[in-house]
Amino acid sequence: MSTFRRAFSTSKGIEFALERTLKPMWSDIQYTGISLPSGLAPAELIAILTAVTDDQPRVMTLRGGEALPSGPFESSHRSLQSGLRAWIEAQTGHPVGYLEQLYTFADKDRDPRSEEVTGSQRISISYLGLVREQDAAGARRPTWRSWYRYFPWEDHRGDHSPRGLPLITDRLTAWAAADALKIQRVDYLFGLKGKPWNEELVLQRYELMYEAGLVDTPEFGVPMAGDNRRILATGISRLRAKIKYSPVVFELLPESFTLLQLQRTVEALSGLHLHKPNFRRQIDQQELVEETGEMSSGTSGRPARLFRYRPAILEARMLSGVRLPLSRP
Amino acid sequence: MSTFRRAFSTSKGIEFALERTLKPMWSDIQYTGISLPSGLAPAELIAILTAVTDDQPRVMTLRGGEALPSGPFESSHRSLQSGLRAWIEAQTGHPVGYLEQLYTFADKDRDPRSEEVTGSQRISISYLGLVREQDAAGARRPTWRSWYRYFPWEDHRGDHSPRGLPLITDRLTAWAAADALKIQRVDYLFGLKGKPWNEELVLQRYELMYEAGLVDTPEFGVPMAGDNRRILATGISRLRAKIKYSPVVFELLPESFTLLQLQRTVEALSGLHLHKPNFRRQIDQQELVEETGEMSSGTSGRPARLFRYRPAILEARMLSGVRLPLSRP
DNA sequence: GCAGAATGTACTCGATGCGAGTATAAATGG
DNA sequence: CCATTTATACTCGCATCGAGTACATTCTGC
Repeated sequence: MSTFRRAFSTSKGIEFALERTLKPMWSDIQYTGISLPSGLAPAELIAILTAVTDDQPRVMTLRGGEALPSGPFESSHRSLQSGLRAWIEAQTGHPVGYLEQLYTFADKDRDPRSEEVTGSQRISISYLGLVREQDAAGARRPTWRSWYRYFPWEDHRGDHSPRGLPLITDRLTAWAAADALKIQRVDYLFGLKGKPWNEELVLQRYELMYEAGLVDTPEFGVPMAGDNRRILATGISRLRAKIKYSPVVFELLPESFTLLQLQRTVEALSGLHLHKPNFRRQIDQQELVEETGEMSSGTSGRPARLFRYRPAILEARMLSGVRLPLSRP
Repeated sequence: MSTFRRAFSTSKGIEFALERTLKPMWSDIQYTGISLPSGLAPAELIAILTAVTDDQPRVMTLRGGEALPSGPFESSHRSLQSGLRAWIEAQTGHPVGYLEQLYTFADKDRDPRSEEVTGSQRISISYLGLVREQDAAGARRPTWRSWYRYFPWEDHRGDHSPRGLPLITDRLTAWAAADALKIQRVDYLFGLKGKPWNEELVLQRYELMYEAGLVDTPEFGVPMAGDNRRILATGISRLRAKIKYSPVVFELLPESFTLLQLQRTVEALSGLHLHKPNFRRQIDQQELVEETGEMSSGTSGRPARLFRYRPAILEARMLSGVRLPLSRP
């Protein structure tokens, strides 16, 4: 298990675009490898903790679903990741299966308080962490909210277009007006004019809506404090990209599971319908799982075989990746 | 141009695995969204600046090729990326076409000096930046070294196996001894026993060699100060992954170029031979470039058409990605 | 008990992408 | 003018994957 975790703490993922304006302010930094301890800045860690329950991808929130959990980084901590892991486990009472760094930012306009308090700029380091379903359920009273509460337009599993999406695209098209480049961005990001919907572009869609001034409309998803919603979008983008080529999904599932459970989890994360036969074919081919010999029970319909994840496959997967067979309803 | 840069500061890439031991040290952090300014840590920026000259991928170094350029992050800076961009441009005298955050770390054992000086832990944020060939040549006296000076085993362009690689794999195999998991890692990472060579796994290979105690052997590549060589490996991994699905290569090329120049640049970065007809087919299909109408001159052989990059394609590429047709010599 | 719903499982077909190989054309330099 | 270097076009075949169809098994409710 520790071997698995180690091997896959190395991975790919979507990056965070946060540079809104390019206003250079450096000038006097020495061109040298020696760093002077002149710049002291408080550092903060922000966690996007995700679990999947009731076919909904969820994120741990505070303050009535308005904020992501965060805490200061203290000098006694040995490393960022190990410190954050211990902290989360102490708080939720359950282990974090997977933890990955997302992005570090230090925008002055990010949190007005930081200037008032310290007079300097806060550095924030965001992390994505995965927690198993049953662990999340037994956790110590945090509030787990569905992703789609904040990004309703990202859930394309239903037979129809997500609620509010047509209105959003109307508004965006109106905003783009005659600007060809903006029109192209809208069409591409939201799958208009015959272009395919790309589920990974969560952050880019959110930023487009931000530019168009739509993110403060409660109708278009619940806002969060500060830029927490943007950070969440980053995490979703990263995870949606990641499940395609790395077996992180299994960090969200119980020890043994049915293939449909696995599929539903992937569908919840990606916000897409998957083609069942093809999904099973892929899982088969990649030899990611093995039968436990047990059968599922308690559900209606024909009982399914139970499977467990095969960490033994380890290296081979890193090459091939876990592919997702998509399908439109 | 600015549109291009903006759109592609959002992207995927390889992540940094640096957690060597899991020794939790946090305990008393408040479970709250409010951060107290109790943890103050100096922050440092580290840049991996890359250019390609003479078919060699190069990195800007200091102190005789022993260190990567770095500087403290100061509270007057507006944002990490904009500050770093300005700083680099001031130092090299030329614009940085592309700048992307790599990883943030805060290992206590990373730089012993930081403890002595400040008594607290340094946070280091690493960046990958790309500079055009001609710009790099005219830069203000920094030392541009080939990547393969530090990672000779990563250059697989020649007809033969890279120098030293057979010896390395021998040593690794001996180190793995009878441990099945270690053997699997060695075989997979170094393409032994019929497994394919995966050029993206630069960091993983380096870390394996680190574990096996081979990185201090000068025969196996030149060492760098501290963990700078590991940071460089991270950057190479990220860039090698990135050129496959994002048009960053063009940030390393002059305004107009021949298709062979483009291919040679990609080959330099990936350390692989590419199949020329297939390479051109891919470039064609993706409509990434357009003819300038000019022809190359001054080289032996038949003159080639000159091409320029087409930023107009912008969004379409984000979907398709830039694929690389590989080939073995 | 039986109908129907819900789930599980197997197979086929066709388009596409891509690795690999081959052939030909055009310019340079001795 | 011939060897060399570079450019460019075309073909073949395998693997992958989206999409569709068919069928099997068990539960629930009447």
